[in-house]
Amino acid sequence: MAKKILIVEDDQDIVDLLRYNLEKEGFKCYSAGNGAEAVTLAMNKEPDLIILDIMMPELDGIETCRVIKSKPKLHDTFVIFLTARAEEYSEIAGFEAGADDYITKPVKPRVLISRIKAILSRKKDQHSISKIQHGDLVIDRDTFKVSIQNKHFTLPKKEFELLFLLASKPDKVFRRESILSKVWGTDVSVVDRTIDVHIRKIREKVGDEKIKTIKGVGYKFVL
Amino acid sequence: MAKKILIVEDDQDIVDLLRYNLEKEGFKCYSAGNGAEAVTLAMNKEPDLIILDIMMPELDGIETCRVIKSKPKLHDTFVIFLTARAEEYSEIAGFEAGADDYITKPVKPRVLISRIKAILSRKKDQHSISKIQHGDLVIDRDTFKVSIQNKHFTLPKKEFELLFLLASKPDKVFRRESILSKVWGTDVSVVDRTIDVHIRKIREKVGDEKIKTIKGVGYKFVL
DNA sequence: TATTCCTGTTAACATTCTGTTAACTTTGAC
DNA sequence: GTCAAAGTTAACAGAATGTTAACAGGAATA
Repeated sequence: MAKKILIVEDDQDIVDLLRYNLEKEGFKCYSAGNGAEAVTLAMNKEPDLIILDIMMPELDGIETCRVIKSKPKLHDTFVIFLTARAEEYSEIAGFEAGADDYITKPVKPRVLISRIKAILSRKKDQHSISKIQHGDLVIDRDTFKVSIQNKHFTLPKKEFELLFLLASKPDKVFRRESILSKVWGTDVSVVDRTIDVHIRKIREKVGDEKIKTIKGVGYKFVL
Repeated sequence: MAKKILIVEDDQDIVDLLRYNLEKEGFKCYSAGNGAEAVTLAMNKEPDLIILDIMMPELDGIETCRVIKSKPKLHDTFVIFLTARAEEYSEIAGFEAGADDYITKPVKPRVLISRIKAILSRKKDQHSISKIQHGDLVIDRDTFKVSIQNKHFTLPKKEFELLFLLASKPDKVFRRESILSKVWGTDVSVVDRTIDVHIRKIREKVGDEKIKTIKGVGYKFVL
């Protein structure tokens, strides 16, 4: 199915340019001229990715992004910021608001499309499934509940994401870097040891045997 | 093992800035001040990623990139272009020369590092073969499992890499130097005897017959 | 508003295991 | 038989991970 992209930009010329190029690539496009409209449309259409201009009247791009990311339904939607060259500060602020990438104006379609594809391909690995069930193990994304061997618990978010990732491919070894980028994201900087602590906490709950260490590489979930 | 990054840039200030930030992130850095030097160094060190300034005297970035991409050994090495904002044309030309991404100057370390990590994590999923299967032998990179004649085990990293290398081309004799550079990397210095010890440990597990010694040359894996 | 609870993170220390070396023995080509 | 190359073993250092505790900040609660 065609991926849906929402373009949020007050300059109609840019909207047209983007829409033309994206549709040529087979994406389904929606557009909004301001932040409020964008949020409504996003809630309605649940796009896969949102291209968000930073400079907009009223609700600006960064604020809009925060609002969007605060909706559970849209939490996993990717956001790319469109920024004019001068405003460098926005990169930092943008990432903090939850952006996944940013592109400077003037937009070069070819670059934009290459970025979009890279980002969307990332997505597939992560959030498409909402429930994992292997044997006596059940992990449910909607409720954040995990049950295993007649034990039930709700894990904190990070622990949940980590367990979900590992359990999504039982027996596959996830390297530490891969875990970091998938659970924590690429733009955050946490010490790599943080993973160990979370693994510890998960093991306390699901049992030591379920998560195996491959020294020098990473961890894997075993059934 | 630390990822290796080659910085190609004639402005020493930028080299220092990048090197400082990248090393802080745990990357191993090399630097070259011109295209020719870059190619030599790349062939030698086989970096995982090359940061390439477009504007350089003599062999410019784009040409350098073409030369690099034409070497089979370096074909899968990632390249990020460093471009001044004015020269927009270069983005297109750069992608055509085989670049994977580009970053505009002035470089913001945080952005650079985030891009680098995204790119390097892409690499693993794509370019490496993850499974070897010959007869009753199965070596699986994803799960880090080795099975042979109904025996299963998980090997420590170095042993795994070594066995994986040998088994990737059964019957081919790998010379000791070649083994060293492929499993240990070119920049480390380990005593040549180390190979033997690892071979010993692998033989203990997969059986003596599987790995044959070619005296004066190296080892080979036999089915 | 103050208090408490909880999460995510880091730091510090303990433990385990890998990778490497050294020292000695055996093998095989000449 | 000689000698370089490879086999073998044990010991060690340091890396990688386990484990615990402390702390800041946010959310929930009083």
